[in-house]
Amino acid sequence: MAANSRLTIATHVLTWLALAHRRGQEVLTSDQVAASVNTNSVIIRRSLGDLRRAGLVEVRHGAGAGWSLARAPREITLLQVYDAVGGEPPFGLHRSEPNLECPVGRGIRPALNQTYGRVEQAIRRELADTSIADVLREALRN
Amino acid sequence: MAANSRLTIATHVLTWLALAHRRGQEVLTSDQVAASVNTNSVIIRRSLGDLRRAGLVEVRHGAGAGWSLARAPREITLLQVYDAVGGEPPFGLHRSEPNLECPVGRGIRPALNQTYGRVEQAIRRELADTSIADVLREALRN
DNA sequence: CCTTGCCGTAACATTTTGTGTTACAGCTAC
DNA sequence: GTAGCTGTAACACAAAATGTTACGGCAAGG
Repeated sequence: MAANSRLTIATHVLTWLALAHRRGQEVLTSDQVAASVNTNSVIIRRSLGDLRRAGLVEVRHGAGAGWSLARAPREITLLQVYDAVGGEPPFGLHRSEPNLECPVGRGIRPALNQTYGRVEQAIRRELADTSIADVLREALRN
Repeated sequence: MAANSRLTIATHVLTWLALAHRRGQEVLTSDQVAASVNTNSVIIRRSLGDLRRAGLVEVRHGAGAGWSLARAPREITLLQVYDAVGGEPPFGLHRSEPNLECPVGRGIRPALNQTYGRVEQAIRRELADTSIADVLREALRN
């Protein structure tokens, strides 16, 4: 399944909420969002749950329930979304512990953590540079 | 299994080859390498196969066979290793095509590809900045 | 030239993770 | 109270990474 698509799904959800709001739709149900993403509404509710816990969306219960953005699209960066959905780092260390008798086996993990940490920071910098407003604008150009 | 560990394994292999060479070991068999990584030798041969196709290591067949680096450790960057093992991008797009009736569903993928492309470039810049010699030095500090 | 030790790779088992689906209790506006 | 949607558990399914076994192929050295 290649890389995971949670960041993509969550961003899609937020972007759709942003456009709907601009069109006068106060709230959207998970079914309405699912129709745009083309998947099951439980998947969407799971994603929206992550986003709610991160304070990026709000939910209204009971009759006439639904979801809306908790802040302006330009105030939501993809980095916040990335953190909200619990993105995993791109590279994993050894699945099973390397041989600690070997000098390389002993020192490789801290060495790689250093480089992988720099990579992670670079990713975060780029994600922080794009907002939902940016994505919406770019999406509508197509 | 979280993220995949191919880059980690391949880097470990190269680092171990670099240290062995410095210690006077001309070549290492896949079994010897596997002992340091603590995994099956077939896994190592698969990784070494990738590295050989990328021109980073050389193999000697027949009796007394084994592997050695094809160039100096400082001339091998983690970016080359990343490309050799065919790293996948960190974020995937939608698994199933979004609803093209929706403006967001229609435009979201090119919009995200733009951002994801910038992320990929940032990753590559960082990886290009670390060599096997760097990893070896750092590993031996521990 | 043939034996020996290792490579190269196919085939399959296992594990892990992501995703999709069904079901149902809980909440709130009306 | 009732209708409509959320929140989440439980399970099914698919895909990918990793581990394992097996065996043909190659080349150095006798």
